[in-house]
Amino acid sequence: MDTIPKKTFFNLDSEKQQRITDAALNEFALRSYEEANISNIIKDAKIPRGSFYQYFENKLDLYKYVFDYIKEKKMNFLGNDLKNIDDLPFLEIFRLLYHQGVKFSYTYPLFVQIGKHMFNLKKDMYDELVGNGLKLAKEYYVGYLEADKLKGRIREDVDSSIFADIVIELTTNIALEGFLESDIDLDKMVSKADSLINIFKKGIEKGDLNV
Amino acid sequence: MDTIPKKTFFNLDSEKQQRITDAALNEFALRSYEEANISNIIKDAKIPRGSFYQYFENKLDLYKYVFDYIKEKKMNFLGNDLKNIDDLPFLEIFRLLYHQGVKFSYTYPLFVQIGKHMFNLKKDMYDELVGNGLKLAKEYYVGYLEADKLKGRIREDVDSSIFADIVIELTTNIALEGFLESDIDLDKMVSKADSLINIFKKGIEKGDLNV
DNA sequence: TGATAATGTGACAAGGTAGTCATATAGGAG
DNA sequence: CTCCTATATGACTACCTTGTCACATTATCA
Repeated sequence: MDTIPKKTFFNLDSEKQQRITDAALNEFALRSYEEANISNIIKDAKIPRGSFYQYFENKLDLYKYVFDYIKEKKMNFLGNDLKNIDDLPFLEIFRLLYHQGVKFSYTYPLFVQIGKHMFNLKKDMYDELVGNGLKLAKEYYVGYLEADKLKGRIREDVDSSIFADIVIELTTNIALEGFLESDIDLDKMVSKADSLINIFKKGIEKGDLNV
Repeated sequence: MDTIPKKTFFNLDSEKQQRITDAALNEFALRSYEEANISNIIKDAKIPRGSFYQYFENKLDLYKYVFDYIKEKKMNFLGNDLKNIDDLPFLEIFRLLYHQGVKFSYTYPLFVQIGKHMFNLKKDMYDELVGNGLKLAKEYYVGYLEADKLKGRIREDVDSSIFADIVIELTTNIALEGFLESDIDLDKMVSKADSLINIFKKGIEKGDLNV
């Protein structure tokens, strides 16, 4: 409850709030946190300099707000799909999440750009904002993988921690990469995900009996 | 042969060249291209401002020089191992490259930082500097994978292009991630790679006969 | 209506950066 | 030794950015 934005921001009529939010999203999509500059944002949002500092302490304050804004959008987007999961195998959960993740990126291309810049935050800030989320995701994945092992779905010699890392890496990065190309094809990305999952299932090697 | 540094730079005695190179490496490791600033570099290298502009056109010129410097170091590092490759399966080549890549990152931690910042270059610049290398790597991988398919080593339904993407993604990123943790353990990273390769070989699913 | 609090506003100070340029110095050729 | 060229140097210009602050405007409530 530190400073993230001052209450004055939320007192604004929603049109103005949105104008400012959009301007900030645009700026942080175009430039990294360090490069982003407030002058562009206030020009875009058509508010005077002084007003900006009435709504936000400084650039960090604004960035945290934007980060939370995106996080909430994503939660809403993924939330619904995570409800009716009975006892799917890990890779089917992954498929669901991946598909929804792709759709999310497709729906909010700006957020993809902002996400890309996030990798360049200074370590402290990255850890504060992103680190915990990734840690939770990994714990969730590892737990799920271990459970699947007990159910005899996954080979015992598969290292859950490493596989979880791979999965996280690919969901956070490859999905982003796909959206940097000029021709974004949703179906193609989804089918790519399916090929990927198939590789994870069976491996690439031919003619072996898995033990 | 544009501008990359002016010949005056190479006329300097090697101690001064190295001082400047080191200062630049440090700055680009600490800050992204856009954030990096020349004042820090000349202060570090203990050269006057005017001299800097006698050696380099501008920041971009310097950055390209640094990029080439790193590329050459890496080529030398990997080059030797790529010589005596007879007819190894793809994943064994990958294992070799991964192991050497890990050692390289371990040897030059500064380069890892610089590499991380590379993902935030503006698209044009990224494509110019990095894009072609990745394209070549992918072509090489895809060719190798297809050849292995013909030799009956890899299942026909594995999508070579997608698998190549995964492999590139993991080599460019996961390797970097490992080095951001405070406790760098070479053996641990190598054994992680081996687990990873094992997953790629057999997949994670239990009890199926691969066709 | 009048007073008090909240918010809007933009000029401004303080600080920092890139690249230039006039001048000083050193090096080399004849 | 002298002239000419290459290099060294740092003060300086032009520019940009952040955050502040005194003052203007609007809302709230008695």
